Amino acid sequence: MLKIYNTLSKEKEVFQPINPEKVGMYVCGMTVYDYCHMGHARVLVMFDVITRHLRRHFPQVEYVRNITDIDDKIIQRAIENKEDIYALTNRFIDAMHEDERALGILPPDAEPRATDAIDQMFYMIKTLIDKGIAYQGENGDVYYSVRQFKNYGKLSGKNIDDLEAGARVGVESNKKDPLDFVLWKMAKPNEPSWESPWGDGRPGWHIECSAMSCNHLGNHFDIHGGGMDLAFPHHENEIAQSEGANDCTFVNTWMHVGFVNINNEKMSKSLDNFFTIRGVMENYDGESLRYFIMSSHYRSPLNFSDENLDNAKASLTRLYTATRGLQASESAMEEVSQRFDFEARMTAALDDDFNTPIALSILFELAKMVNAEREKDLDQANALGQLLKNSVVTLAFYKWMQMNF
RNA sequence: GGCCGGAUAGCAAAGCGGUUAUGCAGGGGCCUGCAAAGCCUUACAGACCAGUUCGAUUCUGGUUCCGGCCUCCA
Repeated sequence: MLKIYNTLSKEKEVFQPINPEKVGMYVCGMTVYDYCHMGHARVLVMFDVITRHLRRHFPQVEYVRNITDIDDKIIQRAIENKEDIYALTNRFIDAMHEDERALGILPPDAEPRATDAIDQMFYMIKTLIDKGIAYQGENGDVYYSVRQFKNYGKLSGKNIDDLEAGARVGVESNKKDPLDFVLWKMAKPNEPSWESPWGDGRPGWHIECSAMSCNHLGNHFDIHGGGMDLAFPHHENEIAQSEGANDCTFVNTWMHVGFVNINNEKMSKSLDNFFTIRGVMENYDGESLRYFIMSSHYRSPLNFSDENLDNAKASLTRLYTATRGLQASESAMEEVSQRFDFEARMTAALDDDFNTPIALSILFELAKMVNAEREKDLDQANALGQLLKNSVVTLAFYKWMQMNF
């Protein structure tokens, strides 16, 4: 029985898909103006683990992860680089795919780009305006009227009045309310823009995810995920947009991955304390990074340090060493698997809100057993060793898959 | 200021109202010609103060400290 912690209820819940034949999951992906850092790596790896595990339970899982390829930072970076905006975004999309492969991550089933979804955004914005939930300011920008959505704040546990009290004095005098957020932004000269019913411009950040997720997975789907920092305001705003436009529940289960920290501080671009995946991979292999990420529970903070990466590498080496030179038939492996309950325990660990540290600890128990049996009963050692190889593949330590033992 | 999290042994990291987590590092022993790998064994925990309980690291309340969100961020 798979249980998932839902940010919406703040509880672990038994996961029951809307359609048991097909699970829909949307994860907020990258804004592509720079290389991915370790924080991105954590989200990528964890949702890879999650997708693989969901596929063990359900016949079909549709995993959609978007790419934000138009926004202020992208435009700014393109100007700085004197680079065409599409050349810039394509370059970093390629780099992202390279990083993913290095971490053993399966590509999502769909990877929609914001710039390909403008029509769907128009449709949603128009619906919101028609319903009186969105309005056009005097500067031409279209805003979402937060006060029109009664459940605003339900995901992040905030309420509008508290937010209002702490809000900084609005620079945006075109908004009716400081908390209103932009759906469509008028283009400045020389900026990339699309013709729209409200004037030439480009989409706000939040609307793209509402449009793309509903477009691929329907108005109501199972799982929506991303980094913890997206819960507010991004996901809160997505809920407001989607539920405001579609008059139905948007997402059942919200999942948020914790931060990667450095010296107990969030890794982020603004603090300039980030390490890119490819930078770290100059000194460590992708599989060790994957292990490092799985060594803590996905909702806990993960502290990035050389010591911890060395630790991950050493741990992984122990698992590799244990399987060295061992192999057995499928049936022999099945026999020990059932006798020692290993697969069931692995499944149970992952079923408990994707508890990868427990899953890993089970692999070490198995490794210990394998090592002990090498001296006593070689047949048993071979069977257990084969089981360890198979179990390890469950967590997608991919070298095992490529190795010929 | 408002709203959330967290505090576990030398380091990292989980579950659990009573019984070995796990990995790395440390002590002792074994194996090997030496080493590596491995096996056995051992020490080292639960921020602080109360409360509930026969019994709390695990539940409740308070204190201290740390982090996150409230602005772009995975």
